[in-house]
Amino acid sequence: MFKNHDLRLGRTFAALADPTRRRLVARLREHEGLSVSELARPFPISLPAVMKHLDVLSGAGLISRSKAGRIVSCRLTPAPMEEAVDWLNRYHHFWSRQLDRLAPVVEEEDPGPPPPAQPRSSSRAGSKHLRRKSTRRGPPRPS
Amino acid sequence: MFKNHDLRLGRTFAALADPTRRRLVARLREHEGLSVSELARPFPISLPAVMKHLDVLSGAGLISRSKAGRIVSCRLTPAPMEEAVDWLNRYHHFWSRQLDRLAPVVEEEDPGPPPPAQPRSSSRAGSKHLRRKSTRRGPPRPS
DNA sequence: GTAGCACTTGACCAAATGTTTAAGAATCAT
DNA sequence: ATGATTCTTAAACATTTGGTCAAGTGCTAC
Repeated sequence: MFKNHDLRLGRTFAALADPTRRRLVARLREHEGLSVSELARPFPISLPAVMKHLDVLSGAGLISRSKAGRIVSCRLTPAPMEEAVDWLNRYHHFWSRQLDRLAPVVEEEDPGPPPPAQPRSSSRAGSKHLRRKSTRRGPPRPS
Repeated sequence: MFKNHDLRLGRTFAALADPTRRRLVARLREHEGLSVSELARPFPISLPAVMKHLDVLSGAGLISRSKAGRIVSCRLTPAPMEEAVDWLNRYHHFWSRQLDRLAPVVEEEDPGPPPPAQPRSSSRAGSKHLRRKSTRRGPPRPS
């Protein structure tokens, strides 16, 4: 039953699709075991809103909550992220190849509607073959 | 302006949150340059529905469409996935460590305020999860 | 030109999402 | 007990999302 896996994957991506939730996760990475209200403090939204985000995150298996007295501490359970990375890595060879294709030639194009500015952003420092495993440069910025 | 990066990241995760869209991407991996209707054929939904999914995917920069005559071929542009993997890999050391913590001992039921947890211990490389990009450069204390 | 094929757009709809406010537990301190 | 603190639940609401059907736009072929 790999349908189940697909469901989990969907919930993981959906959970990480929201910026607030990503910031919650990032915050939880730096301060393990933070309580709900401490977690919520930097955010400009109400506590119930944060609560729902936490529900989504724990629904996706990305965090676990444990109650001690009246405070509830949260911690990361990043196993689902690993599955997400596994899924994404099936395309790894694909983006390597694409970079290969684009790198050597600056590509002058034919007359036609120029495709509107593909953001073509990060990561193409290298030229030919990908030194995949080294260095994402720049300080990791928890988004 | 890392706000922009965050936006792209959100769109990428959101795009991949839907099972139909994931299947579209997977299909596009195996058959590069498939036309819209060929892409849509295996799906039980209408063509306009598939169209909207393709809009979301290209809005996230995950595919590009190029029209030739009346048929439109799609191909992957998986660069955004790379950024997603980069984001997720910030948690990589985290899930390794979690395995470390769970392996030797079951949890404790300590009813006090758990001290801010400085264990920062061994990262056992026996874990199968170190597949790539094992270079975690120094302890990132970003912002 | 006329007909058909490939794709797109538009109007609409139901369900899910992200938020709020207000009110309800539980638990700790006095 | 009283009351504050911490978290949760409930109801309501606006927006977005995933889908439909119907009609429109271009290209290809006869």
